[in-house]
Amino acid sequence: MRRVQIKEIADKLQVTTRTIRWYEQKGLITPDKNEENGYRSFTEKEAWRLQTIISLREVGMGIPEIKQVLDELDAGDEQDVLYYLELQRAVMFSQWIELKGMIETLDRMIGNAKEKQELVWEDIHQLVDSAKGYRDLRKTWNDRWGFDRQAAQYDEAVLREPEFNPHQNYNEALDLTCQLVNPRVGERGLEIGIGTGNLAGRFLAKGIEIAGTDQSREMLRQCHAKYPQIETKLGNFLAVPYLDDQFDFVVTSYALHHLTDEQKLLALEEMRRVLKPHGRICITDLMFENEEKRTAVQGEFLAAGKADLWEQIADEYYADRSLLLKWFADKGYVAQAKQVNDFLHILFAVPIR
DNA sequence: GTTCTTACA
DNA sequence: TGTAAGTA
Repeated sequence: MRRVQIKEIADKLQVTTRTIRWYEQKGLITPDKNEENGYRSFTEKEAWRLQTIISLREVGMGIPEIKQVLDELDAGDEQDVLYYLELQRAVMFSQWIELKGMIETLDRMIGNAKEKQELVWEDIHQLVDSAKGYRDLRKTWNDRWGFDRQAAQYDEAVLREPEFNPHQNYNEALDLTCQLVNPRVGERGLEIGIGTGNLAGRFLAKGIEIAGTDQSREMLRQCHAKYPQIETKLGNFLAVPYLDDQFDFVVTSYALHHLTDEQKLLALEEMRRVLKPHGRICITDLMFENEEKRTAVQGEFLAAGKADLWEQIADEYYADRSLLLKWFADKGYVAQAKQVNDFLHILFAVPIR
């Protein structure tokens, strides 16, 4: 086979020789070297590998991540490579959202300066502080619960009835959610935290187009196995992997309680972002009417000697329903709330036109 | 003229 | 990753 020197391959691939040596130093490639002069020589195979590296680099993937992908590729795991591409897409989406946030902050700084005819640094510092707060909130979410591991048994687990069953009235609630949204044929919806697709499947059955995101690859796999028609993307509440103004409705079930209260509000902002101007939101989740109710229920559990069960609840972030309703009211939505059982509520919100 | 390594930005 | 130095 024909071998070429570094300059030739660099020209062909439109990169510098420095770049190629750098990739070698990082362990991405291992070209043969001439015994006497140490010159590297490249085959077609290696050219192809380099092209792959350059492509992945082009979409913003870091060197260590590219190394992982190449390892998967060497092992013949095409499927896993697809996962990395989706993961990368989710990462780039987070960055895009961050950039949007920076631009918005800048716009506020500029607006403030114009309004006051001068730079008021106190205001600017305050703006930056709040912007930084939001950014930190987005970054801090991580999956403490291991949904990738749960995915395979999720559907059975939902139906089991332990002493405390957070999934009591599960099917009933999902039916009700679908009913409240009352989608028309031709509308397009999104479920955030789609999991294994139990809610989305109900929309699908009505002939409604619905997309879904989840942070767990395994959940998405389960979902795809059950409903191949549903388009899914890796992503999460704080960086919904879709452009603005895309959906007629956004739904989510049994998911929001994995975010802190502050993050929940950010998530609502994200829902609104991907929603068309008059899009509606439906949230079905474990929550309490308000903080008094939460305290009261805690008291009942402790009095009944069920401290361990309460721990289980406290490990997640059951919402304060009044907080969510307040957000909806502040943002110009008319929201109605239905309580399904002691812990389960459905919130349905439509913007005022 | 090309490549290589090393160091620095 | 670009650039530059000093070699082979």
